[in-house]
Amino acid sequence: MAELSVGEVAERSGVAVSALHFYERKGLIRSHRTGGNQRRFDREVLRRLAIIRMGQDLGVPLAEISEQLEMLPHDRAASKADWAKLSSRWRDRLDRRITLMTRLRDELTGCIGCGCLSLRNCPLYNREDSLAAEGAGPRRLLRSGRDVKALE
Amino acid sequence: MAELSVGEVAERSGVAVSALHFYERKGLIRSHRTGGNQRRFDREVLRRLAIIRMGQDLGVPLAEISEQLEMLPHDRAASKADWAKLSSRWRDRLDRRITLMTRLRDELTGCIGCGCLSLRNCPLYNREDSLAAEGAGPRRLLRSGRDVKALE
DNA sequence: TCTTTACCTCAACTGCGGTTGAGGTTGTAG
DNA sequence: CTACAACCTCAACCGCAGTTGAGGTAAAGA
Repeated sequence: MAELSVGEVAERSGVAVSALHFYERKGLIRSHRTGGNQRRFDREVLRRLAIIRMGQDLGVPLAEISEQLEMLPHDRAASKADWAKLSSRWRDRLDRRITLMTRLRDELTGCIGCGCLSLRNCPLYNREDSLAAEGAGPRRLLRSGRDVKALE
Repeated sequence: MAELSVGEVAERSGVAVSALHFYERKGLIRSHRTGGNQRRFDREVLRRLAIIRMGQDLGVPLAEISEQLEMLPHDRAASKADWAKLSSRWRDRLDRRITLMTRLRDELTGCIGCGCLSLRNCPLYNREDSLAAEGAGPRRLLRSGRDVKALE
């Protein structure tokens, strides 16, 4: 039972079979086939799926998750160090996002006290009103995907 | 200049004119018209747009953001207290999300040390492998939108 | 052996969150 | 008064992340 069928992967990962097909077409996961043309997955696919889910939870588009996964070796099985590198990249991303969200929450907390958004000096209000003036740079602080990337 | 044209709102909020039309069709914002059928927005719309953006950053679908906004009074202008109530709902949501993300980050940090995901006792690995067994409840910890709602 | 369940491909469809473009009107600056 | 920018509606289209269904094949249990 070293190899998993598509149904088994679906069950263990909680990802629908149709989504697994889809991910395979997009190159996010890989399988080989039995004599009867059925997919067989290496157990490693479960780790990849965990990474994919995590990325999606962070609002990262599949294309970009795919890029991250591309950095894993194709020739040999991913080593401990490979996964560690990938993990630390994700952790950094999470860290940045947590920082941004925490800042937003604190501003919002302040605003609850101040009658939120109604005052000229409310940080949220000011942000909103001056967004367009910030020019071509990354305008939306928490924007997911590309814009988070833009902050890197 | 108490009233803003659609272009002015777009510029001040950073939201495209087409998106403003779209939001109006969806009932997220409201305007009245000039004699020549052009939209005029109350400045309050900028606050609503700030809320909408915040929700989107949290991965909340527009339909649900709309529900939140529905709770603001239609008859009179929203009061300080109304905005405060809305703000504190959003802050709670942010809080929950920050908590979940922090937990995930900490697990991930642990995994970097342990050769991430490759060990049976890795929390991420275990979560992944037992997800399907959790039954019909909320399976994905950080899932946005509905599933976050399901955790409430 | 038979039958049922799981699997296969491919194309079409879904829902979300908008954007684009055509064809026409309004409003403001020179 | 004229030109030009900004506005209007409506329908069609986009990218993303899948799901659904038709029509057929494979494998496991009774």
